[in-house]
Formats: sequence, structure tokens, C-alpha cells
Amino acid sequence: RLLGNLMVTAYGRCGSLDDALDAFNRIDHPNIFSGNALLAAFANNGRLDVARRMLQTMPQRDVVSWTTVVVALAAAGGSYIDEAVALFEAMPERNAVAWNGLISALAENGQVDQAWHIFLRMEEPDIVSWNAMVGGYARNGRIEEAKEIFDRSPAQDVVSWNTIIQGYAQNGLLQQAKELLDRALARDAASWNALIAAYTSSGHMEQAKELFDQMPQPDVVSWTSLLLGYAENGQLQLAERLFGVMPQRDVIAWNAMIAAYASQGKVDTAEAVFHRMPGRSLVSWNAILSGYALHGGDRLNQAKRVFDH
RNA sequence: CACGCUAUUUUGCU
Repeated sequence: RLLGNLMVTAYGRCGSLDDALDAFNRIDHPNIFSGNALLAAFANNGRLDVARRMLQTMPQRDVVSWTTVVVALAAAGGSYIDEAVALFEAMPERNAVAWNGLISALAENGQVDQAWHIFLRMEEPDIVSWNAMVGGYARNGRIEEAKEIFDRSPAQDVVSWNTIIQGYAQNGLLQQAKELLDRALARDAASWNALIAAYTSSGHMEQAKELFDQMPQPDVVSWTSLLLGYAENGQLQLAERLFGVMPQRDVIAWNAMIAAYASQGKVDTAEAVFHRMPGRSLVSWNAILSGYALHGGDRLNQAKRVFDH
């Protein structure tokens, strides 16, 4: 059953709802974990109608079930926001994850003021709540308020620091982001990576490389950011070289390389990489197909060939 | 007895 639950989740994560449902039906005596896994599969793949109905009809439901649907509704935005809040208010019990999930989803959707009001209703917001608000304000371009909340939060963990660093970086305030990185009390690879990505995407490859060389332990994210930065800044050969020497490559790194070749019109090389990689995601397909669409000319037909394989 | 399967906050790919 444990394995069955995992399969439901796995299929849900990759959007295969039919397979998720099959996996669920093969579980001997589905428990609430199984039900919640299936519910999440629907909720996280846009089947809000099904998720809503399932929440009412499933044999047992708990705070996880409710939270799954509340967050999915809030993440959908638009008119679903009010419904999410109403459902949240109707929950028989709410734990920290429920509160935090709603706050995060609202803030992600541009409803950061509403998120703040709900935050204020929490008896004891935890560090995730605070971090969610910091990130929410930052993502909505309100970096000063984000910083105020960061400063006012009772404790800061590595995620807090990363969130505020990323906040400055994504608002184009690279200097401030760098200063925060330098004096952060908690840092991990993501702290450096946030800034590296900001540098590469704004064309500051020298600074990106410098940070990469300075950081204690570059991870696959650091390597991929730098690689893609070179590719996008006209240095495809450097990108290739990095790809060749990076310690491990995950599917995102492979996809980045495909996208790099595809965007340069090297569709054959992109296709070779596509075939050579150990596993493909939906993004791999999109990357290779967009290469053909952009540069293939008549080759769009060949794209169909790849697709049919 | 713990731990492991489901919902929440930070960094890279279309």
C-alpha cells in the first residue's frame, strides 16, 4: 500500500491522472494517505471540479485533504480565491500548514494584502509563515515591505535569508542582494545560486563566475545556472564545456543544454542530446520541439517524427 | 518505540 501511495503521488506529479487513478484502484485497502495522494493529483493538475467533489465524497478526510483543495483553489486565482478562503474558513480544524498554504498561495497570486490579513489572524505564525510573507511581498515588487517583515520576524533560518536575498535579486537590486549574501547569518548553496542566477540572466557573467568560484560547494543548480548563462550570452562552447565537466547532471541540466542548442539553431545537436539523455521530462520535449519550430523550417515535420518515436 | 507514503516558505530548464 505504501508503494501504491507513492505511485499515485508520482503519477500525479507528472500529470498522468489516468495512471494515478489506476494505481489508486490497485491499492488493496486504500487509506487516507492514498485518498489524499489521489486528491492532490487532481487538485494539482487543474481538475479543481473533481478535487472539490472528491473532498466531499471521500470516505475519510483530514486537515491534509482540506488543505490540498484550499491551496489548489487559491493557486488557481481569479474567482477561485474567494472560494479558497471560504473553504478555509469552513475547515473543521486548521494547522500551521493549512494557514501557511493559504497565505503562500494567495501571495503567489498577487493577493499579498489579503495574505497579510490572514497572517495577522494566526495565533502563532511559525517561521514558514514569516518566510511566506517575505517572499510574497518580494515577488509582488514590494521589496521594502518584504525587508521590514524579514527584520521583524522573530527568527531567521536559511530559507529566510535565501528568500530576502532572492527578493532583492529578482527586483533587480543586485548590489543589495550581494551585501545581504555577504552578511547572512545562515547560508547554503541556494543563497549563492539565487544571486548567480540573477547575474547570469542580466548578462553579468563575470560576477556570476566569480561567485561560482567563491562559493563553498557549487551544486547542480549552480552549474546549470552558469551553463545556461553562457549559452544565453553567446558562449555556447563554454556552456558545453561546463556541461561536460559538471559532477552530476539531472534532467534540468540536460534540458538546459537542449534549450541552449535549440535556441542557437543547432537542432541536430539538440536532438542528439535529447536521445542521449537518461530520462526526459515534458520540458525536454518542449525544448526540442521549440527548436524545430524556431529553426527547423521544413523540419517541423521532423519534429513530428521525433514526437512519434 | 521510532522512522518511512499525502498538503505549506527560498535557488537552475520549455
